[in-house]
Amino acid sequence: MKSAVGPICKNCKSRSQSLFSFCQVAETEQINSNKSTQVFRKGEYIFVENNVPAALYCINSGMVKLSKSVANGKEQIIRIAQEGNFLGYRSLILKSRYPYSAIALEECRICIIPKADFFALLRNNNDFYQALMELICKEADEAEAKLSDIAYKPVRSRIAEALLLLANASTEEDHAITLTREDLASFVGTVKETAIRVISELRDANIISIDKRKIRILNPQMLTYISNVCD
Amino acid sequence: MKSAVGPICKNCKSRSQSLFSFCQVAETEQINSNKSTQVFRKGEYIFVENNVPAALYCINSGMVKLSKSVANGKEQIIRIAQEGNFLGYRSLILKSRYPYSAIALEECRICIIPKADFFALLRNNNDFYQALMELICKEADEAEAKLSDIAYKPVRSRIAEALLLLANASTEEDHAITLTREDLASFVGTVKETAIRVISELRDANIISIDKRKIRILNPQMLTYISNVCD
DNA sequence: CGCTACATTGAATCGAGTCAACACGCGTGG
DNA sequence: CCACGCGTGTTGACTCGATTCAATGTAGCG
Repeated sequence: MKSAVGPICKNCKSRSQSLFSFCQVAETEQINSNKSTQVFRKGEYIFVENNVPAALYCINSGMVKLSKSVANGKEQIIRIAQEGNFLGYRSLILKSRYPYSAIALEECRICIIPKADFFALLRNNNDFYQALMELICKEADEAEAKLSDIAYKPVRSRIAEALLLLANASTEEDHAITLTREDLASFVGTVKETAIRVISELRDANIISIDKRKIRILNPQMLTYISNVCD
Repeated sequence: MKSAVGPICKNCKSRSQSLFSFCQVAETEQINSNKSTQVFRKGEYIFVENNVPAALYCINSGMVKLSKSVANGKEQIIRIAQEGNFLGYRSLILKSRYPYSAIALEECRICIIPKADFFALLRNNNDFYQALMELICKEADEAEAKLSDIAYKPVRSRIAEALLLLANASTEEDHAITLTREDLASFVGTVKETAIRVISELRDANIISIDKRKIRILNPQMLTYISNVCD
């Protein structure tokens, strides 16, 4: 990772997609003056599981995986975050350690906002507070939904669901998915080999295409169907 | 379910354990004057998945399971709530439908607080707001932790973990666990038969005892150990 | 007393993980 | 410019944990 000249919050292209859209210009100036910006290369850690948080992270560009390390050197990817998303606020609020690591999936530009500024914003801007509350509620809902998915849906369905989700969130042309097979597997709670087998099946059935490792969705209806089939 | 004379919030024995501990007496009076209280018998629904919430629920006594119905008429128990716990606040905040049902596991006395009073409290009491925010953060963390547990730990470990958790939260003498095998299975994401097999093994190994269906923990250290073994 | 809900056990089956071998493509350094 | 190595992707064979199906036992309650 290395320091970089950052964007100006006020004019940041991801501001409108982030919680900062609830901030006044004066507030963004305040945030802007204290933040720093760093570039992380693919694979670099933005923060590490079990560490004590000291700042709020805001993704200016790039994709980040949030993952817990579990038994046998495996990992569980909890969520994938992108441009405009915040990272680490829950641990700041709880004054607890990070429950997962944040790792760059590609070159990422990240703004680092001192926690004092984050707390000041929470204190002074009720709209921001409220929006953050709603965001966290959604995260809780999503985690619980994913919970029952993993518990009851077969891998095939979970992969189908993940592909739809990832394609939707993709910033590539054609909504291509660029995750490695390993990351895709960790995202749905399986192993690389199993993920590959399912992907190959879907390719053979012309539901997706694979070009230079990139996955593209050809038949979203069919994927939706598969994502709901639980035998 | 039937209406009942409710407790007085101000003097409620569960107030100190609930978020209402962040309320002023005047606020509890306000809440108290508009709430109603109902008794639900074992198996009765307090609210139903996908319905639109109209109120906040506060458990005065009894255990409640929060569960999603999944494929093949199975269910996934997300959480078990008890005396002093609130239900349904996330859906109120998000103005969304309930992502799961709340079902009484035993006779429950539940106070029903109009959503207007809940929102008023949120608006006027920052300590309450903050405490609720922290609670929701914890729920999100727990859901994510459970997620990776289900994805990577074998059933045996998950049952061991659940038994420790449930015994700890138990209000029975001796911290006995009274859940049915089926509910225990749904809680850890497996089926009744598998849960029974694991429980029988643990009994044979003298790690737990079973008396009239009630489970008691004999060797918590061993259970803790088992809960962390992932082969 | 008998019904009904819950608990238990066995046998068969299957989805998914593990292990192992191999293919592909990209970048570096000789 | 090519060879080598490493990260990633792919495929097959085997194994095993867990689900399913089926039968039977047990306890509580009207």
